[in-house]
Amino acid sequence: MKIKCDSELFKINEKLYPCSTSITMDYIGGKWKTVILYHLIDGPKRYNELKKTMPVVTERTLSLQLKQLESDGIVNRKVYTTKPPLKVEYSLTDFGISLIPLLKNIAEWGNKIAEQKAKIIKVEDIKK
Amino acid sequence: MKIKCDSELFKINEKLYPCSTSITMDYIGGKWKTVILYHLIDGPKRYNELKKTMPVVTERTLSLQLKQLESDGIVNRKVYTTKPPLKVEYSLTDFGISLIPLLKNIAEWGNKIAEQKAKIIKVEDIKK
DNA sequence: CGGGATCCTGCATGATACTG
DNA sequence: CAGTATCATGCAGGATCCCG
Repeated sequence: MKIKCDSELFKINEKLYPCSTSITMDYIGGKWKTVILYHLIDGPKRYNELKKTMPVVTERTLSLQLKQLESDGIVNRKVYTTKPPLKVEYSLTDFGISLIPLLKNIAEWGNKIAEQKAKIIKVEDIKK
Repeated sequence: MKIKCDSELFKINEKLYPCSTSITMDYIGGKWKTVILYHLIDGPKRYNELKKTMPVVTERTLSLQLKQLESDGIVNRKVYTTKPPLKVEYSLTDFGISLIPLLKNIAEWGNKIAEQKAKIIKVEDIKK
């Protein structure tokens, strides 16, 4: 496969990308998207399940990122109830599934760093 | 390999990461780092070579990103002259080289999107 | 339960000019 | 040539409160 990054730019929906890597980063970049997606690899998760496994993110941000992932066609949002308490499940679309090898790659590289340099912190120790 | 992302956090240099994916994203995230690194896969490049192949980035930003990549141990900066005109070459360190498979992965996924949806724009058409 | 509304802050990035 | 200095800005993300 030939991937060009010189003297040509990509244009998708009026946005310019200087390199195909920046297209990918636009889809999964940011502080939380890869984390969310990584958690969805195992299967569908409810909003609250995601929140619990990601104790640091705020509800607003989690909600916003999920919306973006949904509008990018990467995750699916399915509502199971019409009246409160609501049940909403998020899952990967086929398009999102195509990201799994990449997500695992990203996690593995980060994990190598973690093994060398990171200290493990328990969630309970941060809760204020 | 087992990669944990629940109920534990990683701490590296006083920074907290909720998942190993976010460690990776901290190293190569942002708008330009993957683009720079992707261009360095072929071998060392001078500052101006990088600038020419990335016509949209400003000098300031390119410079800042290179500094960060350097301080993260991902790229190497080598100065060849003491007096102007300067010659400075950037290259991947061994640590940076360990990113190459991941970078190619990222580029390939983005390239699939590009093939389906992107219009190709010539650099000349943007220059003001 | 699963968010939305509002307000706010910091940081990533840009524009422009200048320099060893 | 390879940057730095200065100033400006937009937007990602946080804090808090509210709602069907």
